[in-house]
Amino acid sequence: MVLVLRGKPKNLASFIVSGSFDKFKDILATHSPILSFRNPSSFLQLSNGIFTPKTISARSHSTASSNRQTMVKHPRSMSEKITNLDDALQLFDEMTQRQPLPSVVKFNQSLQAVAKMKHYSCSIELFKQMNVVRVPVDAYTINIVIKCCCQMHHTSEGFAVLGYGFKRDISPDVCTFSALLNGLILEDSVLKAERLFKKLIKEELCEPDTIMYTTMIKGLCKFGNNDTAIALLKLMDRSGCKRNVVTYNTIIDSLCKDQMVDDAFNLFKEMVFHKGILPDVITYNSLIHGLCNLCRWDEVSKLLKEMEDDRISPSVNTFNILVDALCKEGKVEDANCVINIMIQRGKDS
DNA sequence: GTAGGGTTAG
Repeated sequence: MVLVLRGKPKNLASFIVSGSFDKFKDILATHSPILSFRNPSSFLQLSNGIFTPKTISARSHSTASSNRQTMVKHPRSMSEKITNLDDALQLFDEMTQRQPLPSVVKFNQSLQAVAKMKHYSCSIELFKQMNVVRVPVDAYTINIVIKCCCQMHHTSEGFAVLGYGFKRDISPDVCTFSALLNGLILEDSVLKAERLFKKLIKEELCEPDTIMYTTMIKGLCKFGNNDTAIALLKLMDRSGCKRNVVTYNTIIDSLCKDQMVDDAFNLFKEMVFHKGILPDVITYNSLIHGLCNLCRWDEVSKLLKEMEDDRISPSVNTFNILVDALCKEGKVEDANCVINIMIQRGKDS
């Protein structure tokens, strides 16, 4: 991977104003084929069309909420968690009817609450409703909606939302691009993700951070490209970007799956002894799984002991890995012992 | 006063 080290990030809004918006055109043209940049006005019309809301209101999403007689108690602050979809929708409906309208932050929190419940299409509907009542959306809104599109494997629509943002002078940032990269990876378009990532760095369109690097590493590992993933890990260092346990776990797991357990252990040691990053149960599970696949039982026992010393409790995944591996080896009695330990631990906790 | 990644088992 040929990558240019990061430089001073530029203000993306200034690109648009100064005509450097051209730089983004090909990003959109590549990833959002429904838009045409030969005719900018067609782009604007299309982006309007895409985000024209359906006639349904937030309230009509749920008969349960419309039948409800009692009003939802208003959270005094949005920090009070909304964990129920009906409540979230009803609150949103009520917000749209207030005069003056609540701040965009309140609306964003509403969208986010719905997205967190994984009701992505519903969250997108609320965004359309925000447009109807003319809430001035911001970068947070855009990023939530892009994430929703991407999680639904509709990444090209995510890019269309990016275009919608440009139209309103809302600049994309590292969160926007991370969500889009993740969308491409979810759809197995890792090459597209790689191209976009390189472009972002080369043209200094945003400064990658831990999340963005980890996302790219995940994509590379997904397609067995461990070498490039490790190269990216090194680039993180050179760029002054901190790695975390998730970054390491992603590569360690990939190496273990490819039976490169010794390489995985080298990374493990680097993580713990050079970077001072503590492993977690996921790190151990990946390593144990890798060792089990190679029937390196002594080392499995050693790792389990190490976990105990580190006060990291085995998870149900740990037990599943062990039971599965022992059964495959015909060690049914041992598997039974492991199950009994698991049951006993369940009783103790 | 909000947003992006979240890795592991069967």
